[in-house]
Amino acid sequence: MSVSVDNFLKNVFLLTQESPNPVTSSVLAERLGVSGAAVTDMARKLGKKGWLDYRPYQALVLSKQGQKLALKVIRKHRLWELFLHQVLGMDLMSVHEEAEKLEHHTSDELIEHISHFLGNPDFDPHGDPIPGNGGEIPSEKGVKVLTDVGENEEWVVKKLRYRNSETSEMYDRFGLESGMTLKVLKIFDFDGSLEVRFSDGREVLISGKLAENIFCVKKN
Amino acid sequence: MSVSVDNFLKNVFLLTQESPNPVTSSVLAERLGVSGAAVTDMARKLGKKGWLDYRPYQALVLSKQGQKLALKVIRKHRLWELFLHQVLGMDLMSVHEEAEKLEHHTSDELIEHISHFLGNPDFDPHGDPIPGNGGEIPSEKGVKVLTDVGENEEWVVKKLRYRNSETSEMYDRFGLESGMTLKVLKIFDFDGSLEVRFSDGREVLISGKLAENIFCVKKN
DNA sequence: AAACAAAATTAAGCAACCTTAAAACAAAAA
DNA sequence: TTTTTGTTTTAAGGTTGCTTAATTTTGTTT
Repeated sequence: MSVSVDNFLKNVFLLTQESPNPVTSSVLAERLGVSGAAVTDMARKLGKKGWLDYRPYQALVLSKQGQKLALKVIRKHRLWELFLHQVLGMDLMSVHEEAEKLEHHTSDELIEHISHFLGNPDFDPHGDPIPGNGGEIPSEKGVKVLTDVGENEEWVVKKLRYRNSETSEMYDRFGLESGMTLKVLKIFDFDGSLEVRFSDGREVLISGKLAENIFCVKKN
Repeated sequence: MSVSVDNFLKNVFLLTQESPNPVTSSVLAERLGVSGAAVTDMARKLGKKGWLDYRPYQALVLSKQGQKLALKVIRKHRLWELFLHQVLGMDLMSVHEEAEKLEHHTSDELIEHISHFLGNPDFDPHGDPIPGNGGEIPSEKGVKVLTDVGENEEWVVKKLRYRNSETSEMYDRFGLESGMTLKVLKIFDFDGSLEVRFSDGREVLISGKLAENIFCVKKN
């Protein structure tokens, strides 16, 4: 599987997920930054491989096998992102383009080492679900990073990411734990910090950096 | 710089280092697993780029610039090897082929994060020197991993690698520290462990795995 | 149903990197 | 010095993944 094939399958999968519209040649070409002709070529090729149900002039639909391959690439991408950010302390911005390259050159063995090192996490630093080794997608119904929720909405903490001993200590201090309800009162653009009210009435200020590690689902 | 270019420069550099013989087309072709014609093609191309002093029928010699590029690739390779082995606990065998791929897809920024995470190490898990950010090669005159020294030779400990709290504890117990003299009395092939005598007369058994982290230079 | 616009496919071609086979060359042997 | 031997280069061609331009198909409009 070459880089191009990887990217083709991955992006057909993501487009399928992201919108209900059919994945057409032109949409995919736009996304991949290549010509329509290149997409047609590749689609025919992958059709022959059995990874895609290719019929001229029809929308692009991955086969079961194609989906599996796409999920493997996505798994690698998201684990790398999490790893680069959480372990090596790389900027969330840089992390994406770096993962974009590494995902294609990472053996299954290596990615399992990384997953294990991270404690087999379910979500990447953007809150996107990391497909499992067998292709299972962790449920993420309405999961958002705390930094992305709007003011004055009620959210339930879904997942706290433990980056190091200090994060756990901070969660402890705040009495923050999975399952509790909170409301973001104000977001300070200046430093990204958030004023939050817990259901027991306590109001605290959480740094943007810490908030990046708090995942929530909408209340009810 | 493509993968092929990377590999070309890297291997010219390594061959130059590894033996006093000139780096010929055929030797490099053999090493890269490509035809002689492919080497000539590439050599002419890199000559034009100024990375190689290319003259038909002459040995291949890197320019200053070419050396710098080669050293960057080698730095990436060796840091990845160390990282995969030391941090992710991957097998020394797997580590090489994995690094062989990653080295070409790692930004300068990422590799500095990795280097920093590892404490800017000087040697990879095979005991090979890791070129610095600016291309400086750590002196390795006669440095060997303890697992590679012969029986009944006297060696001075050059570097102890601290993989985790347990390794330091073990070094402590043995009273092992940089600068001390030791002699390997026997190597047990069965489990790779080594019977070692220190200069103060104590004799201890060191596991092969621990010994991989002990670097020595020949006494005198 | 005919015409048209938009989208997809085919056709031809390019660049990178490789191949094999033929030709050119260098160095050593006769 | 000429010949031989082995290496290096040149020549011609293949594959992959792309390009642009021309052509075909689809679906919609009239």
